[in-house]
This record gives sequence, structure tokens and C-alpha cells, in this order.
Amino acid sequence: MDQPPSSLTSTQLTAYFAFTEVSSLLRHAVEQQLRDAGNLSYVQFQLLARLGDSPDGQRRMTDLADGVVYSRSGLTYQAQLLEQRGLVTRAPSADDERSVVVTLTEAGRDILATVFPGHIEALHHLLFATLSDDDVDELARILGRAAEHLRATPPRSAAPRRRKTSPERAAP
Amino acid sequence: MDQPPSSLTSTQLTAYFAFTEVSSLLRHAVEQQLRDAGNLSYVQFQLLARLGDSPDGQRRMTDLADGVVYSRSGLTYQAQLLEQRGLVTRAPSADDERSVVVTLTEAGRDILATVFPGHIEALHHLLFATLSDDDVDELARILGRAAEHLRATPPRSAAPRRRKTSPERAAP
DNA sequence: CTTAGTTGCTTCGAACTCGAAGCACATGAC
DNA sequence: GTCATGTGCTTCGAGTTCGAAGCAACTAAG
Repeated sequence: MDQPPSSLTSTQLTAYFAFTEVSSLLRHAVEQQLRDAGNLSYVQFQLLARLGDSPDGQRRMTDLADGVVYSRSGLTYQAQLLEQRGLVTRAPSADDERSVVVTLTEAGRDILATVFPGHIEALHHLLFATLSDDDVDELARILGRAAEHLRATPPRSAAPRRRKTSPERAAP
Repeated sequence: MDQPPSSLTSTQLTAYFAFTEVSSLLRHAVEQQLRDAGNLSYVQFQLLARLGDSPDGQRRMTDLADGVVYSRSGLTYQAQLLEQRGLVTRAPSADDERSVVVTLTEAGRDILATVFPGHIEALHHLLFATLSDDDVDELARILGRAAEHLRATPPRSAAPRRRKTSPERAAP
């Protein structure tokens, strides 16, 4: 293996701190814009956006939760709120009675359409304004790789729920 | 100014999504490590780390809050928890009776020392394992610039607390 | 078919977070 | 000095978050 990494290089530290700082500040700013523009929390926006991304505007709860890195119970709560506001509907899946399929409503699409331009603009102002095209390329490349790695890396030593039968199974 | 940015390039979108995903996943993973290693939340660790960074192990509440992009009231709460655990002390500042100076205790330093190696290692595994030195350089450079920009950019149209002396209200 | 184990979601309780309001000290104008 | 205002922090209430436990439906094994 590599040498035991008991410390980080100065550049790595810089990168890490910058990352966390950008993450926090960007999130705060975006959150405020979403609140102002459509009275949506960041999570709610992410959920709606993810639904809007789907060709039929539908997703299962679990897929939504995984997509936004969110707890199941937290998603249940937010889905209730969105349903109360009429932005989504929830119904058991036909295939699997356990599953709940969340569907974007017209009102949901409207809100999304209302909020999106401001969201884009905020991103421009806050993040991309100071970055060159090359920078963005680099970011996309580097973070894309990191994301892929993180997705593949089990959260910790123990997986939350494991198959027990077959020794190995290809990802569904 | 520029043309109104009503959309993002495909690469920008990729970069943004990758960024948010890395941010979420990394944070979750790190949070778990900190919880396991020292029963610390991410915020608590950040606060202790920030105190540890200070030459005398002291910081004012407000500076701490700003440093970690956190609400004042939230910081009061966390500082209480840390104080109860004996990891920090709080005392009014001599200079300014309003200020509260938070000081890292020996126990606080111990916890930091306990948790740090695992934290570093987690970062290696999760983030830096797949990145080349050049990648890290690029990240540090790009995100450093972005962070600087974000720090300088007012959160949104309104500043939290405005001077009132000047007759004109600042532009909304 | 029956049983056991798995998976999808919700409920519940506890913990955390924020903003608004409040309190106390500080600072400047007069 | 007094008064008005700004600043640092805490308290309070409401809303949000999570994990554990619980329920219902699917699936595999016998």
C-alpha cells in the first residue's frame, strides 16, 4: 500500500478547507435564493428538480432519498410537506405495493419553472463568475471522479444492510 | 454586463452536480468517522479544530460562528454542549464584557488528538485517494478563488445588520 | 403452502438548527 | 454626564433532521 497517511500536504489542506468553505457558503446563498423565490428549502428543491429530471416526473421514495443523500424518514417528512402544498402526489407502486411513487404535479412543475432561472443566475454569480471555462472543465473532471469514488465506497466498514445469500452480485 | 445567464453549460452543470454530490457524501462519511472516533458532530469538530488552530486556543464566539458558517444561536448551543463535556471553557472577555471567549481545554486537545488521525485518513480514502497531485493543486487553486469570491459576495440583497447613518437605504 | 429473512416506507422520540426577540455592554453625538 | 444606536451573545419557539422501531409486502427456502 501507500505510506500511512498520517497527515495531509499543505495543498491538500488548502483544497479541503476551500472545499468545505465553498460548500457552506454556496449552500447558504442558494438556500436563501430558493426560499425567496419559491419558499423552498434546498432539499425540497433538489427533490422537485430530481422529479423534473425524470421523463415521467416520477420516482420512488428510496431513489429520491439516495439521490439527494438523505435519510428515509427525513424524506417522508419532506414529501408530506410537498404533498400538502400540492407540488407532488404520492401513491403506492403498482409493481410493488411497498413502494411509494412520488409524482410531480403541474403546480410542482410551475414552481420549478419559477425558481430555476434565479437558481441558475445565483450559481453564475456565486460560483462560475470567477471561473474560466478551463477551470470548470477541471472541476467537472476532478469532482466527477471523486463523486464516482465516493459513491462506490461504502460509507464505513459496515454496510447498513447486506445481502447474505450470494457471495457476489452485480449491481442492479 | 454579461448576457443574462439563463442557463448553464453542460460542463457547468456536471461540475455543480459533482460538487454537491461530493459535498454531501464526504460530509456524511466524515460525520460518521467523527461520531465513531470521538462522539463529535461535524460542527463540534470544526469548532475544536478552529480553536486548536489558534495560538492560544481561544476565539470569540462570533469569530467561531463566522469561521464555520453557522448561526449565533446554534453556536451558543454547541458551545454549551462542548462546555458540559469539558472540552472548552467560556468566559467573558476582559476587553469587551459583551464578548465571550471560548478556550480549548486539555481534554479538548486530547479529543482533537484522538480524532485527527482518523479524520485525515478518512479524507485520504474518500477524497484524495483518486486525485493526483496536480488535481489537488487545481482544486486548491480553483476552489480557493471561489471561496474568496463567495466570502466577499454579500449573501444576498440585504445585509443582516446595516449601518443606519447614511440616509440612503442600500440597494435591495 | 409455510416460514424466515429482506426491503420500502412510516412513526416516534430526541436532538439539532435557525431567526426573532431580548439583554447587557460599548460607542458616539450632544 | 445623557441619550440613541450599534454590537455580542443568549433565550425562546418553531421547524427540521436523524436513527431506531414498527408495519406491510415481497422473496427465497423448505
